Amino acid sequence: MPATVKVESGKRPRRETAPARRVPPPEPKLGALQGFIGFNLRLAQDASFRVFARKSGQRDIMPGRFAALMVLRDNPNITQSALGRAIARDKSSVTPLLQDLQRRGLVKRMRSTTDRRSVTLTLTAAGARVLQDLILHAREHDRKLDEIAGPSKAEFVAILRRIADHMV
Amino acid sequence: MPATVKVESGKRPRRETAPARRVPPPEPKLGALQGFIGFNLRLAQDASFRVFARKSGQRDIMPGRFAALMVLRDNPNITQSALGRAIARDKSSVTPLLQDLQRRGLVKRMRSTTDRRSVTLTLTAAGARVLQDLILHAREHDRKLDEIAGPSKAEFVAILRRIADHMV
DNA sequence: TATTGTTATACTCTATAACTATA
DNA sequence: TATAGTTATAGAGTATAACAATA
Repeated sequence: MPATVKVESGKRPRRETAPARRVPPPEPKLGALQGFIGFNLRLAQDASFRVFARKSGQRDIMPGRFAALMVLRDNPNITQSALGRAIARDKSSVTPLLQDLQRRGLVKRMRSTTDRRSVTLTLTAAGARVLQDLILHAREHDRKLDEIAGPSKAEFVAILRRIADHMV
Repeated sequence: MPATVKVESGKRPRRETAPARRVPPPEPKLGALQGFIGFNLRLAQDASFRVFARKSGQRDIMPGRFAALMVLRDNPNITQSALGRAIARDKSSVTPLLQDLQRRGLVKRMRSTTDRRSVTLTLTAAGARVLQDLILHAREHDRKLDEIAGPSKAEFVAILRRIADHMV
């Protein structure tokens, strides 16, 4: 095997341009990826999630918890299964979520009197207070999103909903 | 403490309606949650992701891998760090991702000759073929999304991009 | 000193399957 | 038989921090 051939070896011609101070390689092109709705959806959701989590981080409540609390507020005495359907999560994912919220004292769980298999969920007073605070935070968060969406917001949200409803 | 009082006890009036066959409780209302862009973003992304993964599941390439392959195709000889920036992931997340793609024989990694810290990434022929197949799948997937978005697609995507760019 | 990539590690979120207790 | 909830378990995806090699 021949040693690596040095192409264009020998004295180099003097550079015509500046000393070529280590040009940082151009950032990658996203190319065709940019045209895919799916890809953009991922980036946007990711960005939104990070910001929400970072800002509400002190309260240590992630978007998923927030959504659950909201559903509980608007649907007192809902069961775990129904909650799972509302937030699109399996019941086995709902259990630890609620255990966490209960441990924090935000949710009360009681056996349903009419169907003893079911658990009846309600916000505690503390839960309502925390949620109130989170709503302020979420509004602030969404205000920024609203700004970005501009006058097309309604249509934008409508499309998101259609995607959520019709894709699966 | 008095025993539970049975309100309306005694003989019940005959039902006027049908035997009230265990009415399934009404599905929960999403309430104010429906107004939040963030929440809808999450549901939409989730739905889109699931469908993409399910359909491309045979190929066992998730959206994240697909995005990485696309970036590699459009940016031959990119480094791992640059890839990470493109897909918005930390370098420590990029390493195992690429190890996986390499193990599958889809990507070739070589030490850069000009900066021996860096790794230079290229798609293999097999990688290009798999990607080609995935692109067809992604197009099909996105075709459905396009349909849902309708004529507002351009504006919809523009908003998603602005969210991804301006939220963080 | 700063950056590239790797590793060790840990955490979150999620689901499937098997189980129980009811219905 | 079917459903509500729990548990055991596993897997994907991610990040932080510390590190070695190199710039």
